[in-house]
Amino acid sequence: MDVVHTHGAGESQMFGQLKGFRMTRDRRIILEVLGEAGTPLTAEDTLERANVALPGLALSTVYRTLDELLSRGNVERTLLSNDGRAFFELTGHAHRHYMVCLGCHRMLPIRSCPVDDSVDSAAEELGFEVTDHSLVLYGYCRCCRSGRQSREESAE
Amino acid sequence: MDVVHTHGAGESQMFGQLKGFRMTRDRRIILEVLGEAGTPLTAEDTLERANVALPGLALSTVYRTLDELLSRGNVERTLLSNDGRAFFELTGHAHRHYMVCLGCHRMLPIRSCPVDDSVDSAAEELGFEVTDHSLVLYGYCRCCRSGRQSREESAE
DNA sequence: TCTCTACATGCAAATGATTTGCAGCAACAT
DNA sequence: ATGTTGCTGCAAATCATTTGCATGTAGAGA
Repeated sequence: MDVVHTHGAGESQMFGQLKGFRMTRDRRIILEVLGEAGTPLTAEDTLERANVALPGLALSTVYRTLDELLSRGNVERTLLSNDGRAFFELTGHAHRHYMVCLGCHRMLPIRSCPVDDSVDSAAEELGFEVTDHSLVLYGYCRCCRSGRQSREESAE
Repeated sequence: MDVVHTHGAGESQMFGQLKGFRMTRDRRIILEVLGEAGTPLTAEDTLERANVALPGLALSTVYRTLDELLSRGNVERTLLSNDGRAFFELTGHAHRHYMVCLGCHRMLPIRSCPVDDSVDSAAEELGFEVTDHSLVLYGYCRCCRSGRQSREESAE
């Protein structure tokens, strides 16, 4: 048999494609946390939020779960040029592109993707087969533009 | 007095804007290495190449120099989603955009920038002031497409 | 429901990249 | 030349992430 068995119906529908993935309580909470976050989270962020419901959860478990989900394609990982940590979010949500505020470090999703086929086919002409791409805009959000330092400390 | 003094004329012209930056032999070599590399280098790469001329050079010096140059805007740092290390290159050279091969991990520069004003002004409408952006295409280069694994080990 | 086995977890130690403290050294203004 | 200030090497410290290992538990089957 190929299908995952879970108690609850909710997650098994949502993550029914996760064959061989044991839906433990830890993982359910981690998925919940990712699903409820409106923004990509670091492993540490994820732990903090999961700890509300799961005080004992270990950071290594969060990493292992995120890695697992990553390799299954259920989450995406993003690295920013000004931050050594990795950010994770559910692939379903995938805005994929962000505006990253250099003041408050918030990641604001961009819905539309300005990088389309033209780029891919230009690369293709150079013999390069594009499978994926990432675009990040750096700058300052509205909050940080007006009263630029008031937020810099509050959200760092 | 504000201007850097160096013995040689070459570097002082190129990096004359580097006030307070001491043009030591180590740094001259590091800059040379970055200038001659046709591709962004990691700190370790840089050390290896610099070691040819400077056997005793320490990795920490490379990092310190790169950080210094970074904060002065003379080099740019890029992080890739599949590699924990940072890549550096002279800003002057800045192609800024790359195609990164998932097979051989080579970074191929893209000359043109498909992300232009339209994106910035779209962001601007959302109250976001764009100061910079990064675009990376992931995929497979010509070499790796034909005989995909022959290169995977050779260049890893 | 109960048991068994594979897989998940916590903890602590190992990595890998990058940073830092410190004492000695060298570049550059004078 | 010569002192001051800023570089440098070395080793130890961080930071994010990974891994080994002993134990716990989800979920397949009895």
